[in-house]
Amino acid sequence: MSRNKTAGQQRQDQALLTAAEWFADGQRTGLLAAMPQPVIAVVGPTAAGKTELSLRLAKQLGGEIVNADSMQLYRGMDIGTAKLPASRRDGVPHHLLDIWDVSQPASVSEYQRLARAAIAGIRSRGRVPILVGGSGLYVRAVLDKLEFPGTDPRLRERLEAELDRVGPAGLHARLQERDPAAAAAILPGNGRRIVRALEVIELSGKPFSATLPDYQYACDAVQIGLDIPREELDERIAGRVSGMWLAGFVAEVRSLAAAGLREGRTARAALGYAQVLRFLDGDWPEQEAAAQTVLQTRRFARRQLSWFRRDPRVRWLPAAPAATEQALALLR
RNA sequence: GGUCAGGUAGCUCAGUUGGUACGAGCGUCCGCCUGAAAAGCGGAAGGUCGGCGGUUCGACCCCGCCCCUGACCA
Repeated sequence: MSRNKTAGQQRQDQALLTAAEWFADGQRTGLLAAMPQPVIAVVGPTAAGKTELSLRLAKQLGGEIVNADSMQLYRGMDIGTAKLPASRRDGVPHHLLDIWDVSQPASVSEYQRLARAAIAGIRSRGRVPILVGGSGLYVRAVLDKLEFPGTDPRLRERLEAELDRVGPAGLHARLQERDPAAAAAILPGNGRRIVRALEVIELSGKPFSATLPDYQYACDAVQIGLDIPREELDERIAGRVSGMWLAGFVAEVRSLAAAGLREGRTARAALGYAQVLRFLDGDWPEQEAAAQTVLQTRRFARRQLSWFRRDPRVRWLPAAPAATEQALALLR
């Protein structure tokens, strides 16, 4: 989508120059002034321009990028996740891309550990960690005081089998007995959360905290949210999806399918991938898969917005050409 | 020009043998989210039932005319 420089991008380049001059001044009065070791996070809905902005910030601030996009962690999921190709990273180090196999389930907890380690490494090199991604829970797992209670595959499997048998309402009734507070916080139709709650309760013998804790950073951090008008966002999503198809997305999914994509309970459900699998399985014509991808991505973007909007710490900037300049102004 | 079918929420369609539209799915908007989070779950707002006139205590449902769409016939 960014093959040629649009007028907007040229304006953005201009803005960058201005910011660079200002930086040369050595003045630091912005958010970073009081932070010895900040993490800068770039969040927002998909297709808002996070990648572009983060790359520019990294170059300006001497940063390295830590991925906070749950699907870009998967090796081989490139086109469908709009992963920045190595050739376009401009020498900026990127961390936590391509670390999981598509057949393996994702884990926020594991991600948390890896991401925090990556950030520690970046700091030790005297560089600025820039966390970028639209996976809200992943971002919070890194920045916030969040601890994930343990898990047990066998127990989980048992509970899931039970869910199939009894249905969510049945399991919810049991949760109601074991942990009324959790039951009150989890809707009776949400089988997945009910299973998780029961798992934690059985494992820890303690009640499950079914509500997210208050927003409390575990480290110095600034979150920059990219705001973009709904209509424009929808257009960008549609554009991105048709670009994906042109770039050979179907072939990517096909080869991942051969590599075990269908066995990965997380990766196979990723936007676009799930839809193309249905096309490959003969459920849908190709066109339907593409249309559904646009639709579902739109819905996803709304969910992301509602997640990030809720966090009062996010500094929202319009996803306009001048976003970089504004972000720099805010930070320094 | 004629025949038939149809015009009900933004879209696709249910429905009422005449008595306040139980509407549904999708979309839209809003919210929730602690080891699958691009996943999972919930709530809300939308309709002068094509127009005009008639019959009736009362019509979206009956009658007439008109407009629009589709199929077919000439």
